[in-house]
Amino acid sequence: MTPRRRGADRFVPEGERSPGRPRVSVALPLPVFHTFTYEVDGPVPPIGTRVLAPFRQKARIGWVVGHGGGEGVSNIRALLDVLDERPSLSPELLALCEWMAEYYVAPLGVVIAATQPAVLSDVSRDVVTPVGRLPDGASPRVERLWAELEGRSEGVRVSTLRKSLGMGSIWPEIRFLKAAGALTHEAVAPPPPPVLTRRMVELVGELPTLEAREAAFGRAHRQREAWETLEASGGSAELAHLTGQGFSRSVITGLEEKGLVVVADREVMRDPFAGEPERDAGTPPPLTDAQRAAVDRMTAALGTGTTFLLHGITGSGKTRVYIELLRETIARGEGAIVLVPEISLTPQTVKRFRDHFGDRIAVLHSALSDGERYDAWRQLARGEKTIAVGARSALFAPIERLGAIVVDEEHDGSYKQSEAPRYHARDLAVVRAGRAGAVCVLGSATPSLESWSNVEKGKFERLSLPERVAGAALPPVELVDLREARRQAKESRHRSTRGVDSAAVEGAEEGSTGPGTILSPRLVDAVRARLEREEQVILLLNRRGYASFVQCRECGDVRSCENCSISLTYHRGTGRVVCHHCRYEEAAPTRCPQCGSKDLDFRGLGTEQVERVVLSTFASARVARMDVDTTSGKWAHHEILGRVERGEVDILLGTQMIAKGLDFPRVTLVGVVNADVGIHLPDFRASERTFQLLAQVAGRAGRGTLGGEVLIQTSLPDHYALQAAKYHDYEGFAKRELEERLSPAYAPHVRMANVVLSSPDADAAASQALAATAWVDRWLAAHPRAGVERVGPAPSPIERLHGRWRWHFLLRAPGAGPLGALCRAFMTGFTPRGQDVRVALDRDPVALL
DNA sequence: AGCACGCCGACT
DNA sequence: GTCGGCGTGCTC
Repeated sequence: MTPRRRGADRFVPEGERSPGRPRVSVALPLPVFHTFTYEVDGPVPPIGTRVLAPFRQKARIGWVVGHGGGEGVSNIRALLDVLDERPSLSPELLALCEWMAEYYVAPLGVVIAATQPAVLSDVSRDVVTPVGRLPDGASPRVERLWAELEGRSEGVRVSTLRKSLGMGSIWPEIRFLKAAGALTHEAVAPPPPPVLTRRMVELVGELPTLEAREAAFGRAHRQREAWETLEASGGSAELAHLTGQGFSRSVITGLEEKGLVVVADREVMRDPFAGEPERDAGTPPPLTDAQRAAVDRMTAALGTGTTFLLHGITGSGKTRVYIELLRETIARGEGAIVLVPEISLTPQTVKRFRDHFGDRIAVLHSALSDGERYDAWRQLARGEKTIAVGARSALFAPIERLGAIVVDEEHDGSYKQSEAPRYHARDLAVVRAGRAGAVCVLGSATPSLESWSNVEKGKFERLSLPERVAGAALPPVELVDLREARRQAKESRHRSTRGVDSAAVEGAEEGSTGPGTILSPRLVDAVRARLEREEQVILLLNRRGYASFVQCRECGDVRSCENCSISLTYHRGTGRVVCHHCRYEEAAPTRCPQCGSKDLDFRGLGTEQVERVVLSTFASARVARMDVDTTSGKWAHHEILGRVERGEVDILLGTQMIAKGLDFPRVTLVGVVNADVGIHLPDFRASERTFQLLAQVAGRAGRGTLGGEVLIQTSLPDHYALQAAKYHDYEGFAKRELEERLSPAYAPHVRMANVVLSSPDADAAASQALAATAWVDRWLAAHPRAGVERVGPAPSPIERLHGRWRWHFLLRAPGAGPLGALCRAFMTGFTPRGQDVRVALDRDPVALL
């Protein structure tokens, strides 16, 4: 099939075809699955170079990804500018981007832009300036535009005009006014990256002897003093600093004219961590045998591209292993990347690495300004820093000689990017390391099942740290049966209200939840005991999640789909329960299908309700809250954690974010208010996530010499995820969960892709989901051997998000190849119809919500 | 993405 | 009749 192009047969004068001019193919950050060809005046920029390309009205930044090309394209334009002296994208990173573009089915330009500092990809801004008067024959739209423009002496951004007028595209009107001479239009190129410079005065000539100084300065004693000040401050000083000390500009100019100093703008690197005191790490404790063995094995594998799964229980000293590996990597003159989940990228973590590697570390934090981030990037690219520490996107750090990549807490869901390109940084770390011959270390106390099964398949090598350092033991975990607690509370309420903790009863009375079910007497007593002993408590308060399910209060059973083994979601409006994978539905039950009880919970507890009960039960305790809402500031949780560390907090109350990485020796009790919340989300990873969360939060207890204890409240004490958490049994959990995912088949046994269609219009989303699956079915009919299976379409578990209705369907296949082929064919071949319908494809999804 | 062109209903 | 809404296709 030959695509018909508008203008393909347009007449082009022979002289303008300039067949000899070299061409480059440029990837632009647009949602378009092909590159664009441009001609070049002057030297051909090498691959990886950032260029400014004319695109419609605008100038856009893109990257040269090939030479030549453009056959069959009639209107090839010339590049406006070459922006890099040397390519900003190395062949290694470009190849990685190309791999990503193909695997995750995303446009190459979008992929590249996502891997580069934001300041490097930008577009031109159009500015118009009124110069004449309103011409005759102006339409009402032109008049409205002119009313906004008239009388302004300076230019206005077209985008600003468009926003304030709210009348759609105004380009026809602008062109009309421009043709009539009423305004001028100018495209302002994207600003250059924000390099911060300071005006420095630097010594150049030498005046080694007193005689030489006399000869140079004579009676110019201010010049002499300025010169001596410079000499005393190491040969250079900021001009502003000198003038601030009373040396006038003419004194400096005098020195300049004598050739003794030069005044020049020097780049300054912004480093928000520069102020943090850097302390000597001192002599670290000796490595444990397991740590030693892991380090030895990894360093022996440097240069081989091996991937290790470092399975170390909480508190077993994984970070120490990373540090020893990095030390060895640096000793070999190679660089390294350390990925941590965004949430762990606190100053605590950063400090740990800075204490060991000082200025060799560049921290890439989301809280950095664009300029700070760009500076860190440049220092890595120049080799001034050799270790990049950061979240997800730090994987793309421009390190030339890469020796090692560490992915800490490799199971963490935040390594998956939720916008295009929807890459998984852990999986990409393995790819990048493999291609660069670098060692890749995936560390976790609760590895993802993907990584665990990759060990069993022989793709990764496992290293274990089975014990905590310094002989500390994992804390005992007790499951508190909420069904039992409820029964007891009911009985004692019959006898007397005073028998039970009054606040817990009070909080429970207003709901349909029954007394004692928010905070069991067991948990309340345990917290009280800690408060009396002046020890600290962490209480994990799970969010309700997005979907509501139907749970039996007697036996804890939750109705789930026969086909998909995920929880059915309760819809209040229709009174039905629905599977959000395959769209199976039935009437909401009136009694429990397991035990026959009529005591069913359709509502669950709100977070606020739970929180209120906690606060009123321990009214005299000093409580700190930590969740996304209370920690919005740049270093907000740094401040809260500082208070906990100084012992100014008795109870740290928070959501998921307090489960990871915290290390407070005085925390002797960790309480989980309700472990069931996450386990019934309509997602195949619900059990895995629950187990991980419980194991991680349990690891916060008993890290000091005081010992510790973990209490988990649940209505499902027999669930394997909870049993495994109780016995700290990761392997048992992994074995069972891998069996659960055999039938119906889920990752890691099969490769998966989730396709979401969304629209502001509910019907459009639904009908286009059906159209999309019809397209997929036609492809499957034409490729019967692909072995791809389709599940759905169905409304997404989160049916509406950011004002858009969402439907999804799932594709699964035994191998990545055929699935990838279908995904690419679908994304390039299927065109959604209807009102603002968007298609998003998510390969290797981390959640199907 | 974001613009232009085309087809439709609404209104000076 | 014209104006402007929205759906569809294209951008080197």
